Parts: sequence; structure tokens; C-alpha cells
Amino acid sequence: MRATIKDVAKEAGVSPATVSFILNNKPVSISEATRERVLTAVKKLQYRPNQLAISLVTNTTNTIGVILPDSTNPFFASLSHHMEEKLRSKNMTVIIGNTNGDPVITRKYLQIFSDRRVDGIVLAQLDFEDEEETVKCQELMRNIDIPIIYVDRVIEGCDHYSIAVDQTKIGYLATKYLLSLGHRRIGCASGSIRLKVNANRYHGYTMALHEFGLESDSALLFCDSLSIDCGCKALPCLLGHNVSAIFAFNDMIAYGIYKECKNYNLIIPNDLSVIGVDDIYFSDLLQPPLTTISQPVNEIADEAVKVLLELIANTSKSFSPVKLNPVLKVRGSVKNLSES
Amino acid sequence: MRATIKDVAKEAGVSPATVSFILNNKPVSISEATRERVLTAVKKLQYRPNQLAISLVTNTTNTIGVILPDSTNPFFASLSHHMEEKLRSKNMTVIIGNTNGDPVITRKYLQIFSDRRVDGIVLAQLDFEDEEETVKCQELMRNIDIPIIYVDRVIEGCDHYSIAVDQTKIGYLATKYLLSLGHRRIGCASGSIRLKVNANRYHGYTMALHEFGLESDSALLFCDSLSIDCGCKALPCLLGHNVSAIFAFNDMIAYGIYKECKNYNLIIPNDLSVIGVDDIYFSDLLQPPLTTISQPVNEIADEAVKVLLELIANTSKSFSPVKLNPVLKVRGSVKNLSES
DNA sequence: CTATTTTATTAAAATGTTTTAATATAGATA
DNA sequence: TATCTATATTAAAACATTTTAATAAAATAG
Repeated sequence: MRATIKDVAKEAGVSPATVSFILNNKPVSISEATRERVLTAVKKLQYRPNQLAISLVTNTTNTIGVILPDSTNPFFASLSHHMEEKLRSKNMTVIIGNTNGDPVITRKYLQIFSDRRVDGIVLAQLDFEDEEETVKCQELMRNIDIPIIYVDRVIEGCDHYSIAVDQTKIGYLATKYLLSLGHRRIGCASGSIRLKVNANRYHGYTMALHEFGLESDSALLFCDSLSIDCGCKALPCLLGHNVSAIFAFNDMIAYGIYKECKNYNLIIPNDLSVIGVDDIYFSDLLQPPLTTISQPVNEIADEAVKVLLELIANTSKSFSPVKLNPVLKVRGSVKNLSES
Repeated sequence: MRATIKDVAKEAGVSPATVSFILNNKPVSISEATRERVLTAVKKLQYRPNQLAISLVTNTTNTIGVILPDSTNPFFASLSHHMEEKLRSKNMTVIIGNTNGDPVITRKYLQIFSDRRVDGIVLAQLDFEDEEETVKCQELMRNIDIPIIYVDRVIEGCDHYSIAVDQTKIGYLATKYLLSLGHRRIGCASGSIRLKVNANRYHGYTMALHEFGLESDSALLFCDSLSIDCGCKALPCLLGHNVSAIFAFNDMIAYGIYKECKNYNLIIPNDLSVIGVDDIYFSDLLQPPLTTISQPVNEIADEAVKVLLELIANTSKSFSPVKLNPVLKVRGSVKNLSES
């Protein structure tokens, strides 16, 4: 059986309070003699405090709940990994919840994490097909008296702290780059357009088109999901509309396009240009290396942890969302049409 | 302020015990009237039990600690993701600890998880450069009175439950396949050979060589780490020894080799054959798709969860390690030399 | 009508810690 | 010597629940 603080107290011939004071370096005067006795008792019994009991009384768990769509996606994997590393030095621990983009699971995890009294929550997606679901989640979040930080894909008008990347700018940057290299028929391989992320990226896409005096054509928008599979399906469909380039709404989709290009004997970028979003660390390894819009994962993670810890430390703080900028990573998957 | 069980009791005009009985469906007789009153009070106050208090008294936390080298590595990402999905249905939660292969961090997490009284621990690496570190960890694990399951890279003679993949067989399979296609000078790109994983894979490699009447040549063994970077460094070194094929000790290393091959203008598999280990889901996307030895991640995850839950349910159980088999995935990165 | 059993409910202990307020002891001051 | 202060220590409450043992009330049996 694990020793308790009472065991230590008895062994050292003092009260539990004294043991607690010593172990927590409380500013109370303790004689050198008893301190010594207690410390040796602790060692002898191999005493380690039960964190559950501590949490119950101090009302802090040193735990952060991280809710994300899919920890298997390298983008989110990096995000949570980076946070965990930052938090480890503070002796804080990370609980992970994968939602698969499902609002029901999202709410379940919000509830579970709240019930477990985590000190803070990082939420990486609050953006569902069904607007109503989003509202339900926000309602739940308001009821939970725990600091929640909202990360990456942030919804406008959200009343929580957020570390956002401008999703519209992502679409704009990608499209403008393709346009500047002479592409005019640009297909989009997107996840569901009812998700704000995708709608915003698409909006950026049309903005860039307008700048070049072009109208968007809904036939060039293929919607499915932000997965490899989507890319596989998108390729034949978009090829049927004679696109010279495809804007894949994330790198996973781009991978699917790469994969499918093999089956169609198409060479990237000669026969087709591709640009992605996220800059997953594999994108550099593809043949050709994928040109992509990078989201600053580490910065997001750092900011999220920083703000969250501040929020935990002093509960009342003014609300000011952080906006981070995406950046274009030029590699080898886009052809310069104006050159040939 | 969150309502407590006392608030509910007061609201319903009963004792906290009664509320507890009702909420937990305890086999005690409760009149329909009070049950109703309690349930409406619960609803009115939006009462949710504090899991910390429950954990303290029931001595279970519904939490599993997962300790792994790097959650950013898709192999481990899949492992933990799969476990989390399985556990979610049981209302259990996963805490993640990334060790980066560091024994000190490993021990720290073992300690933290133990202090937090997780119900069980899954440990994915107990295999360090320094033998002494491994012993220290095992000592710690013995002291912790929590079920620990040992996963993937298992050390022989380990006195814990384990779900192992035969690492020697991995090396044997990979090498034999290369040999069968006519390769004779086969380089190894490995992590530190002082780690049992790598030593075992290398042992399998030499076993296969011997079967073909060949001796292993230490010049053909390049050691660094199980990362992309290792592959980059390994390539020029091994090319200097005229290898026709490289056995990369995991897919990440293989990716590094792919990357570096571009700089050397080498075409895989024409100029160089490569085989990896893990079958990360990106391996299929590379050009050419990577031939690799697959470890059955999902099976490992399933078994781990299954055994762990059993172990948690009834503490005394006989020890019988599970062994799973690696399988060869033939794709396009190995050339058949005997054909040409 | 009393004794016994069944049904419904609760008081209180237990979980393992922190923290506040109280107390005892020793030393200093007047 | 009596009073005050500083030092060292502890008792007990608090955290939010579960659970055991006790009790009260009602129903049944004899």
C-alpha cells in the first residue's frame, strides 16, 4: 500500500499539517530537527502525495484538455506535441480527445474534461456542418467555468479567447500565387463547404480571382472532406473541367491528388500544378516537393499555452484574439505557365 | 459556482446519500416520488458529479496514461489514436506523455501518471542506450502499483505484460526479401545499435544473410537515430560502400533516403533499392511507393486496451506476453536484380 | 396487538490532502 | 515576576463524493 501523509506524520512523530508545510515549502517556521525527521520519514516510506486529494482541495489538476479532430493528422499531432512539451516543464499534463469532427463527441469531451476539472481546454475545431451544433457547443462552453482557448480555425464572433490563422488569407495567398504563374482555370479540392474553414478558404480564392478580373465557377469546386480520399476523388472530377492547377484545401488532399496522378499517368507539375495547405513535414518529401501554405503550428501552440496559462493564473482578463499569418512555401509542385 | 451533491440534496429535500444512490443506480430501494424529486433537482441545478471526488473515494480515475517516444511519428500517433477511440466508448480518457526516447522523461511520466492514479499505463518504449537506465525504469515500474502494459518494442525477460512485435523477424523478413531479389550488398540505416529494437532488427538481418551464406559487414551498418535526418546522413556513407539496397530501420529513415536521393540524382529503385519498417500511411504515397515491413498497429492497440482493461478489472492474472507478427508489404522501392 | 421483516432514508465515516485558526513553548521585555 | 512576542506545532474544517451501518416507518406474520 502507498504511504499517506498520515503515515509519514506518524513515522516522524508530527502532525500531517507539519508534513504538508515542509513538503510545500510553506512560509511557516519549522525547526531544523523536525524538518529532518519528516524528510527522512518521507524517504523511508517512499511517500508521494496523492494528486487526486491535492486537486480536490486546491481545485487545480495541472491538466490541460486538448480537443482536436484527429491526432493522426500531422498538423494536429505537431500542435498537441508542441503544447505537451511546453507544459511538461510546468509539470502539467495533456489529455487528448479526438473528435473526428463530430460535434457530439466534441461536446462529450468538453463535458468529460470539465467533470475532471482540467485547468484549461484547448479546442481546435468548433465548426460543424450543422450551424445548430456549433451553437450547442458554444452554449456548453459558456456553462463550463474553465478557461477555454480556441485554436487555429476560429469562428468569427466567438466569445472565447482564440489563436487564429486567417483562413481567408490562406485561400487568397494560394490562389494569387497560382494566378501569378499564369494559371487561370484553378480547381478547388475542399472539405465540406458548409464548414467555415473551407468557406473562408474558398472566399479567399474568389477574392484573388476577382483581383485578376475572373469569376469563380462552381464547377471548379469539388467538396468532400479534408482527407487523402478527397484528393483521389477530386482529381478525375476536376480534370474533366480542364483545370491547369488544383488548390487542395490541405496537404492530405494534395497527397491524394499525387496518389491519383500516378494512376492517370500525370506528371506534377508538368501536367498539373498542385498547391496545399498546412505544410505537414512530409510535404517536403513528396516528388515533387509540395508547394503549400504553411500555418505556423509551433507559434499557435506557443501562444495557446501562453495565453491559457495566463488565463488560469488570473481568471479575469480582457479578451483579445490573436491572429497569426499563413505563409507561402514555394517548392516544386506548381508550374510557371507564363515561362513556357 | 458548480452545484454539488449537497445542493441537489437540499433542493430535493433528501440526504446526499440518497442522491448518490439514485445517480449511480445502486441496488437500494428508493420511492418513485423521491427519485423524481432528485432527478428534477439534478436537472434544475445542472448538477454533474465532480470526478475528482469520485476518483478519490473509488480509487479509479478512468484514465489511461500512454507513454511514447514521439506522438508526431505517425506510427505512435496511430497507436494512441486507436487506443483513445477504443477507450472513449468506456468513458475512459487518455493522457499522453512524449519521452523523446529519454529515460529521465520516461521515469518522470511514470511517476506523474502514478501520482495521478491513472488506472493503467501503456508504455511504448523501455529501451535505452544505457542499460542502467532501463533497470532504473523497471525498478520504478515494480514500485508502482498500477497495471502497466508494455507495447511494441518489448524487452526480453521483462516481467510486465506485453504486446510485442518480433523485432528480429522484422529484420529477417526485410533482408530475406532483398536477398531473394538478388541483392547482396545491403546497407543498414539504423538508430543507435545499443537500443534493443535496432540490435534485434540487425540480428534478423544477419540471420537472413547467413541463410544465404553471407557474412555481415560492419561497414554496411550506419547508426544514428530513427529519424528522417538519419536517412539523409546514411545515404552518402552507404553509397561509399557500394550497396545496391538499403534496409532502413523505419519508414522515417527511408524518407530521408528518398529525400537525399534527389540531391544525388538517384532513381529509386533503379539506382538504389530501399525497404522500410512501420508502414506509415504516407509510405504508400511516396514515389515510388515504399516497400516496407508493416507492424500491426491497430492490432497492437486493440490487444493493449483489451489486456489492460482485464488487468484493471481483476488485479490478479497470469502473465502471458502477446506476440504479433510483422508482415512484408511489397510496393515499388525494391528492384529485382535477378530479372535484369 | 406484538413481533418480525421489508422498504426507504440518513448519519457518519472514509478517501488524502491543504489551510486556517488556535495553542503551547520559549525567549525577551519591562 | 508578569507580560508580550516570536517560534513551533497542531486540531479541525474543508474539498465532493461513496458507502457502511444505523434507523425510522411501513407492511406482514403470527
